[in-house]
Amino acid sequence: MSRPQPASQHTVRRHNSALVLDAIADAPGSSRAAVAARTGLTKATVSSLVDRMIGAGLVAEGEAQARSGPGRRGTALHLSPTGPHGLGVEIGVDYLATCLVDLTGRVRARWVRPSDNRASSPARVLAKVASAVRTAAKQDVPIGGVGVAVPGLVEVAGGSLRLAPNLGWREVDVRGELTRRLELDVPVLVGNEANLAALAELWHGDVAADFLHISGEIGIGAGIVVGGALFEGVSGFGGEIGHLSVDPRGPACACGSRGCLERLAGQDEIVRAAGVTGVDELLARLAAGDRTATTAVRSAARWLGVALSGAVNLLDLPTVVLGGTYARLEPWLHEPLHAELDRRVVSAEWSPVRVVASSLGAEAAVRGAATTAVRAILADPDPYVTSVLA
Amino acid sequence: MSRPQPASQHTVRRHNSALVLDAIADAPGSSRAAVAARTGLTKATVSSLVDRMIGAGLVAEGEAQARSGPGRRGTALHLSPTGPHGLGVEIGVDYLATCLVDLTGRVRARWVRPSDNRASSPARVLAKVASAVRTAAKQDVPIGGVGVAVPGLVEVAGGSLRLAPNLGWREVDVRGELTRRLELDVPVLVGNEANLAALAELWHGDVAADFLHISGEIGIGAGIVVGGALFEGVSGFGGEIGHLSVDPRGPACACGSRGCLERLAGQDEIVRAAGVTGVDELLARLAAGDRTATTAVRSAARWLGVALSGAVNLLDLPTVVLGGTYARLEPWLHEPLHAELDRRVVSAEWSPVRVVASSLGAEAAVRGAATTAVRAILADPDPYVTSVLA
DNA sequence: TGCGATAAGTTCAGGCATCAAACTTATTGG
DNA sequence: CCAATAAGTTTGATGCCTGAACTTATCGCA
Repeated sequence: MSRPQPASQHTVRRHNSALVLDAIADAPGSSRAAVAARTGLTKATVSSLVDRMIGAGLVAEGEAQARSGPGRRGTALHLSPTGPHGLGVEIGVDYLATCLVDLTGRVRARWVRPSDNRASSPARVLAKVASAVRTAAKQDVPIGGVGVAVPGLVEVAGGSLRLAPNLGWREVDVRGELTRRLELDVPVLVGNEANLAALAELWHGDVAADFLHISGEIGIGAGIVVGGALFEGVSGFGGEIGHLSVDPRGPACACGSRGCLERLAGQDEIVRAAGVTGVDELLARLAAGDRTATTAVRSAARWLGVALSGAVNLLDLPTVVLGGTYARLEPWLHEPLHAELDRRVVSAEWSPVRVVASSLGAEAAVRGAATTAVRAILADPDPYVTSVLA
Repeated sequence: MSRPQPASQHTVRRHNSALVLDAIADAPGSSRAAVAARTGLTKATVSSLVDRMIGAGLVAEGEAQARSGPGRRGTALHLSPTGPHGLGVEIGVDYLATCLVDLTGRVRARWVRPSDNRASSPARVLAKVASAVRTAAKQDVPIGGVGVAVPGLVEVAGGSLRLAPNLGWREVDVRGELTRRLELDVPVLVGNEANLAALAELWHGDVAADFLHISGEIGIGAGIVVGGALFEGVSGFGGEIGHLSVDPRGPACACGSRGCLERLAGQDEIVRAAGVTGVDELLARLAAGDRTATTAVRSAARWLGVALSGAVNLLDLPTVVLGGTYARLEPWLHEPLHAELDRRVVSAEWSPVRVVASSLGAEAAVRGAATTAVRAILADPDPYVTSVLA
């Protein structure tokens, strides 16, 4: 934990720059006067800050606004579509994905490629990642930051990957390595794949500010959002739910414990129990009404329900979002999962837990990573502005 | 959620005042120069801020410091013992308690009185509370704020009590009512009793920045501290653990669900199962090795273990603090509770959960309430300073 | 006793970001 | 064409921090 920093006039401008930018992002097309009214700053201050940000290419002026009554028309302000873009990369267990988003969070390009990252050394994978980033950065848009999603425990402040069981990685300085390998001089942010998917859901999905996002791929990850902010937990360990023991007398798990959620409701287990070779085949069988497949998914749903009810009870979360593979399986998970939650969640009687499938699908994590990179600029634009104008 | 406020020079001073005060609180006896070095502010700034705070009575100068080498000796600074005090009140189910602390958090006076608050209307109880506060405030020290601990769900920002099942209260505007009834012109802060006890443990106990504090009185409450800050959760509902369902097929609870922790491990249930009339008798029987009493406590410990392992798994908390009645029962709870945690907590294998009894005992909540009041001044001294100097 | 070195604390000019208010510019409606 | 209205700019004042010079206090050594 670092000591708090002293504040000076510069800090004030920093704070207010973020405030102004946030107002513009929230209500695109506002005039300077509207932003002033919204933020509580004076028109003079807003003008000065906006001019700086236009100079740095974060904000652009649009057409003069229409107006019904008398008076001069305001000039519309919005986040510049040619401003810095965020580049997201996801290091999956068996693929690499990238995603390019503009300041408003809109996806401008994406790219996915299979890659067995379990079989390669971290150094080799990171070289591939660097090359993927360079390829994606070849678009003629400026890159303002890179976000990296990894399936493991991340020490967020340092950008170092502590442990990724499903990759077989341990203590890899992802930020340091990538910063070194990229010739781009931009910040590299590293985050847990489940947390970034949850943030994508918060920013681009249709759920409110409090929810638990659970995604099943090779592993099971949960991202908890409370009050519109990611709950990082102790040492960035926000809601590692995969190895929650849901059946203390259940089968042994690779982690050493027994009856872990991942062991009972993970994608691998569902596929195995259904007797299929992959998720696509599983979905085909389910659609065809195959009994074995249905049973396998319903069993997973019940274990998921046990784990989720604990989290929901403890945190009083109103909503659960199913992401990743679970989003695709949602129609078959729905009923047993809901039954379990209704039975176990205390507050279910007067306000049932809402369970929704993510609308973002498999791209949630990369998109979250990319958006995190631009959000970092929006949340504290002044260093960026200063660096561009200097 | 309120929009963020614009910043101005005043905000800077506010921030830095808190920074300086924090440095003095953290290292009492520091000189202005030491504070400057520690905070990163210049000596000039520190001098100016310190002088203001001395003027307002928050900081006092001590003796000149001893020094080994050459050079002028610094004047020791510390929080003023005659500065504003925090007054805590706890509205228990069957008692009222008050506690007066100075700026450093040291207890200067306390007072407890039985009072069956279940049987009285909120208005009558709040009148008693107001009179207790007035009595406690009769000491000749200035009161800087009042903290109120209540056994129920509190909407912290508004200071309103949403629901207190064990008091039979619902939607009581505690802050508004008390502010009106007290002639003191100081802020009144209202908080959940379990959360305030957890904060007391954080500030005055001997545990680090991450833990779960669980206290058993009439109800069971948990306060979760992550990264040295209280985790408030959704709508101030931080870790309401009492009605976590630990045995879905267990006995019906007053709340409508079944097998709630409170129903299986609450003080009332332990006392009933042990066949005694109260906790004091229970302790006597336990000390005498009474079999029924021991069995009752061990059973409660196991259910507690189930509930706590869920929370600990999800939040990756390293420590559990037993407060309230559980602190007194700790010797008998210890073994079965630990067994359950070791069995259910995933990370227990490489870092076992530490379970400790609170050293603060029954006074934790009042003390937390009182300290919250002074902490509010220390965390943002400028409004107080300005009001005193004006 | 006196002097140089060292460190604490104060004073003061300078800089910077905000604010309030006056001012300029653009637009509508009569 | 002008009054009314609103957007956006200019200007001077204010407040707070900074850096550097300055004053004060103390030690060690001759």
